[in-house]
Amino acid sequence: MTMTQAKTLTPPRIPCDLCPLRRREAFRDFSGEELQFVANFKFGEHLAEPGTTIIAEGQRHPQLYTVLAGWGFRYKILEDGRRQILNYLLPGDLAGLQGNLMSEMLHSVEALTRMSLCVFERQRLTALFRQHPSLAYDLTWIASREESMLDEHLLSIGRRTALERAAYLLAFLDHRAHVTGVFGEEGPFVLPLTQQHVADTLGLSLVHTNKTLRKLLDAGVLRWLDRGSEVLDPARLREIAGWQPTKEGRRPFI
Amino acid sequence: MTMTQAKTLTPPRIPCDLCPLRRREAFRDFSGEELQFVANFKFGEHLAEPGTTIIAEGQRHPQLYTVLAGWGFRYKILEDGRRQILNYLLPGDLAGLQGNLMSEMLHSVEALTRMSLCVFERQRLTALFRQHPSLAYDLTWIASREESMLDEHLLSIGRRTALERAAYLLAFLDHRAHVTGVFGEEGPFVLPLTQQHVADTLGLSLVHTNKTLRKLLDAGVLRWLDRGSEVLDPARLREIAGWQPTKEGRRPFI
DNA sequence: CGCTTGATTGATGCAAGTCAATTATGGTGG
DNA sequence: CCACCATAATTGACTTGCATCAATCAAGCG
Repeated sequence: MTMTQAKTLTPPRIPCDLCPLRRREAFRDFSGEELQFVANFKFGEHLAEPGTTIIAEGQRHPQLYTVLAGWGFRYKILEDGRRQILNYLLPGDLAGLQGNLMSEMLHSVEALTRMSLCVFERQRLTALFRQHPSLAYDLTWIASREESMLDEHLLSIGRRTALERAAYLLAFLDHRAHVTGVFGEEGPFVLPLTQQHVADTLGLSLVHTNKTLRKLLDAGVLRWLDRGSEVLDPARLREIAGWQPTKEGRRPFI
Repeated sequence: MTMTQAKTLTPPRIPCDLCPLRRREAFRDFSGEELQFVANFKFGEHLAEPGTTIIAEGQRHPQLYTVLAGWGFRYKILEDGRRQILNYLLPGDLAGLQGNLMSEMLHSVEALTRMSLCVFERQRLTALFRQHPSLAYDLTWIASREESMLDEHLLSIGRRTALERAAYLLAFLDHRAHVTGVFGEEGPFVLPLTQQHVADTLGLSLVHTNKTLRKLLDAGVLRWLDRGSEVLDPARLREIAGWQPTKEGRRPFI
């Protein structure tokens, strides 16, 4: 359990009007005014190496992040080290909001792959609410979307069998990656997880996770690579999971 | 699994300036301006009998609720009927936000006890964001608080043992009830759940839930009544759960 | 080339599910 | 008033899903 904290805050290099997210199908664009505000809101950029901690539970954390590229995850741990992964972070996702509204962070965030993040300052958050109701609305929308993902995870962990859970997780991540356009621009069609991550997401032991994934591999719906997996048959996977993605239009980001 | 939909929308009877929540220690008060807006925002009141559905998954639902009195819960079900309770609703809590931001509700809400709710109209939500940044901020804060509760539930279901989970749930609910002042004004110090509710929250079977609760009963930390329980030793319960409430100051509500 | 990380597999034990029956309680209609 | 039912809680017997323990194997790397 390494807790490397890479300090790689750099001034903004990518100006917001050239933000790579804006061009993607998945996201709605800003109005001119909004863009101007966000550009001003932006404080810097942060590069995180795989395995490094971006936000640590228990800390005061006066920054807000938007993922520009790469994969990360949020998690909590019990005192004896048992870890539960809560959700994954993909480009366009927000991190650290909870810690900006409450006094301290109640979960940690770690990079799964090399990530780049857009950094905002807490102070300016009230200005956002005062001056740009539309962005405030987006922020609430984003928080609400996170909530519905957590609802689905809870249903999954609480009530699905191990096989269904595994199928659900991979179908879910594969869908999110496709929708946000991660696969096209950033690399191969691979979910960059180890089986330990899968286990800690599903609430299963590593060994049993391995045996469960094997069933999916043997069924030919999945391929496992060194530290990641590739979904071969999304339809079958969703069928096993008993889960269908809810289609959404272009979504906001900050 | 009854799906009675009680239609008991009545015009506002309790004016907002006499709102019982405002007087409670747990909640922060409104400014004069805010109060005026909220009073205007309020559309009516809704009375829900125990066991009735307030919001159904899959529906478009253009209303927003704040719980004034009573207990409720949010849940999702799989096609074959397996049910997962996601969280509980107490006075001051918001319901239906997700369905107002997204196109349809992704979970259901049911009354646990007799409830009274304040009803708001979706249309006015944008006005709230435009005219009252402070209330918009509160809305985001509330959404974020729900998110951290779900994080804790996920950790619990995913990584705690059955006994720890049960202890956590009861400690959590007992704490929330105390903090929001439910016990003082609205009845005895009893959590109004059946063991089926506990089971569906913890992701356990009814039988195993019963046997797990028995251990807590035998240890004397808990008392079980006909359809509810009373926490006798909160400190011991938290110790078993390995959980401590995070203390928060007065919190907002809408 | 030895070390570390991640994946894999078999053996064994326990936690939790399922099946089934019983009790207690309150409500209801004859 | 009471037989009858429905709901909630309870308990024992049996089965199974998942955890734990313990090796092994493959690949990348200093």
